[in-house]
Amino acid sequence: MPFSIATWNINSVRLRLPLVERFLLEHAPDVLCLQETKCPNDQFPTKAFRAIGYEHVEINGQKGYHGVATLARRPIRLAEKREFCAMGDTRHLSVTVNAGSRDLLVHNFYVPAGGDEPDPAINPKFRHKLDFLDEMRSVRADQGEASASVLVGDLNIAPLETDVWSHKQLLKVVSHTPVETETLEDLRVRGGWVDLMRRHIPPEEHIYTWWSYRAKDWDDSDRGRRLDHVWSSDNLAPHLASVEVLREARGWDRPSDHVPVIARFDLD
DNA sequence: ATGGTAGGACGCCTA
Repeated sequence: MPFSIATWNINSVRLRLPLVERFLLEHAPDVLCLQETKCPNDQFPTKAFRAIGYEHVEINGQKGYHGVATLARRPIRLAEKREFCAMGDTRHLSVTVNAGSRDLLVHNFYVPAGGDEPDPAINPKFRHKLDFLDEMRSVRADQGEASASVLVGDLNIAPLETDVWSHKQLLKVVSHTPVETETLEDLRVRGGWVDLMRRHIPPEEHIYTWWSYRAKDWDDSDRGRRLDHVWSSDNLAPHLASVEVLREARGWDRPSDHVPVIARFDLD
């Protein structure tokens, strides 16, 4: 059976509700994980999603900042809303969903951006980002009652040289510093996670999922970064059918600075 | 070398 899951940092779910609706109607993923919803739980537009077939919604939001939500066409069960670094930030939500013969555990993450200065001694936001990654080590692909796991979200790190427009020019820019890229790759591998985007698209090929708002000519200059990720446990990776990065969404009216990533599976 | 844009909530933080 086909099964698909998408991730998208939406940068305000209320402002961009029409864009999310368009995406769901055109691409119909079984599950969509949103980050940066910037929406208190009691104001989340659940009804709008139910009206277009996404009847199952779990949210972990707060006023003003952060916030994640997971929408699905089929039943999902809340597994956990985990708090990281005892900050009270809404940056994680996990659910289980049935897919073929499996129960999948789906983690939805919004990792702290980390500020501008890549020095934990003088920048508390960068310290927070590193501490958050340290806590993420306990989120393992083989953990839990589910028989397979998926981890998606805005991880705010571009780990490979081809995940940024210029490796050399971004080595000291937060999101691509060696301490971040090495930590992320280490926690991914040790946690038993497979980078599905890179399983489908070879590491020689550049992939970006984010382009700054601060460039009018984002498409021509193409100074992007791959900050959004789709990981899975080993047992799911052989069933991956495709990965699609919806670059065109960056050109939609009043866009998010991130675009959706869709992973499709063929499951038994 | 710097400043450039965007969102939430309404002076300023975060990305």
